Amino acid sequence: MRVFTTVDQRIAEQTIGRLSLYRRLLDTLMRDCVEHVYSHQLAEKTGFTSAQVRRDLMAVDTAGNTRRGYDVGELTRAIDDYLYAPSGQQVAVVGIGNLGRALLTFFSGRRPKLSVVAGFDVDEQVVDRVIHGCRVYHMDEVDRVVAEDEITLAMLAVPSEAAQPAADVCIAAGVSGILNFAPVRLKVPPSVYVSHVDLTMYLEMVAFFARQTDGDKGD
Amino acid sequence: MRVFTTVDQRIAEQTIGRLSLYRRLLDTLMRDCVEHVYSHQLAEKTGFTSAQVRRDLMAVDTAGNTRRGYDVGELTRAIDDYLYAPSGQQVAVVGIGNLGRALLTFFSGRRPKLSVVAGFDVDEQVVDRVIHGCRVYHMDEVDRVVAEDEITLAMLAVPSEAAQPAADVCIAAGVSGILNFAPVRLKVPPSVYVSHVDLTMYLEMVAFFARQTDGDKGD
DNA sequence: ATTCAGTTGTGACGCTATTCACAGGATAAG
DNA sequence: CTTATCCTGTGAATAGCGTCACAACTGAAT
Repeated sequence: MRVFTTVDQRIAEQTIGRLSLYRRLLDTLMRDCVEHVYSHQLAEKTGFTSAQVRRDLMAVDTAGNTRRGYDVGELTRAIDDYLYAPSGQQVAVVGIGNLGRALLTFFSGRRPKLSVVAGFDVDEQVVDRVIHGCRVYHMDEVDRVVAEDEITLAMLAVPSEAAQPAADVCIAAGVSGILNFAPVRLKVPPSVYVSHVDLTMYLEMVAFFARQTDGDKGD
Repeated sequence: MRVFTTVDQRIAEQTIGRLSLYRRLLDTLMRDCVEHVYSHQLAEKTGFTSAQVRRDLMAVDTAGNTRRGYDVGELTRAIDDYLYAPSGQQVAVVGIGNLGRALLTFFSGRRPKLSVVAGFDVDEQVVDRVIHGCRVYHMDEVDRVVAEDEITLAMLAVPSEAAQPAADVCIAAGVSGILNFAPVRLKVPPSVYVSHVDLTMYLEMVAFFARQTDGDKGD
């Protein structure tokens, strides 16, 4: 039905986020051997509206059938093509404390196009160990390993005060995307994309809104 | 300067998030013994605009001085009053794997008004141990411990398939806010506020936008 | 072949969040 | 006291995102 996909003008971050969610859902549909899916079904399972789903899917090169909805296999391919680099992207975890380990565990083999291939730390106790199938290197080796393994993304799970220096080292080595878990705002050049996962902020938001829906005690 | 703070009409989630960030910033200003701060300074340090900062602060009961800006101590108090329950809120971490441990470590003593007071798991290896000053109980005890310790918030760091049952147990015990780290959408009654921290989604977003700012190779 | 039910793709619209821009106000200097 | 400066608080304008609603379409049933 779609004729041609034109140059994607400024896609909204929200749309990319939702596409990622649809993509995950499609995996479970595939596993259940579902062949077609309607926008309202995706909507129901994700909590968005069907119009929202269709609007989001306009960004990817797909064509729903007006009678059967979307072909699960084809939609999967379309989102993959849109969302992922053809050859995949390599990721490093910087800071192998509890959080770093959790990230290694969590992402191990989760998305084939995004593989966590290295960990970095300064603590001699973890350097050179293999954690969850992932070799941990000393921070001194960021430059070499990032180049050799063609790492383009880094997840920062280091203490606040170490975050900016760690980011600088990663960027100098060629990393162009950072997922920062440290509670500080990073200064980076405009060619680097940073997303900040602020756990304290999330918890405080939940605390606030939980009180609102609650018995509304106090203020 | 402000005359009176009226009943807060539907505050935006974004505003609460930013207030939390301002609040954290104020801590560092206090430590550095800074007495006053302008909206444009807060803006600079957080990456928002000064108008945004002032607009956000309209929600809290404060009054900036047109010449000296905001009094750091007073602004801190005002945000605290607005954001936190007077008596604080207690938090539990459900699922004491790597991520759960990371959360225990991370939040230990970070915010006085939000104290993580219990962990829950089903694994006998961790049950009854004390991790980072926090006692870990068996999931069977959620009901009792939540009631006794007046826990109102839960952070779910369990595997996907365990997330919904765990949420149900917590809600039945009286929890009204959930921060969910499992990659599934939780079904909860409207009286419960859920926020979803989707690590896969965040990483995929960074991967996508890093490629955009990058050499723009492929599509 | 025709009708019918139910879906997609999308222009138009509406709502909400953010930014603009300025009146009003505080302080310091003269 | 007066002026100059530079801030806050906020109404109005703007922008960005999501929703509505409907024409176009598909396939099944008759």
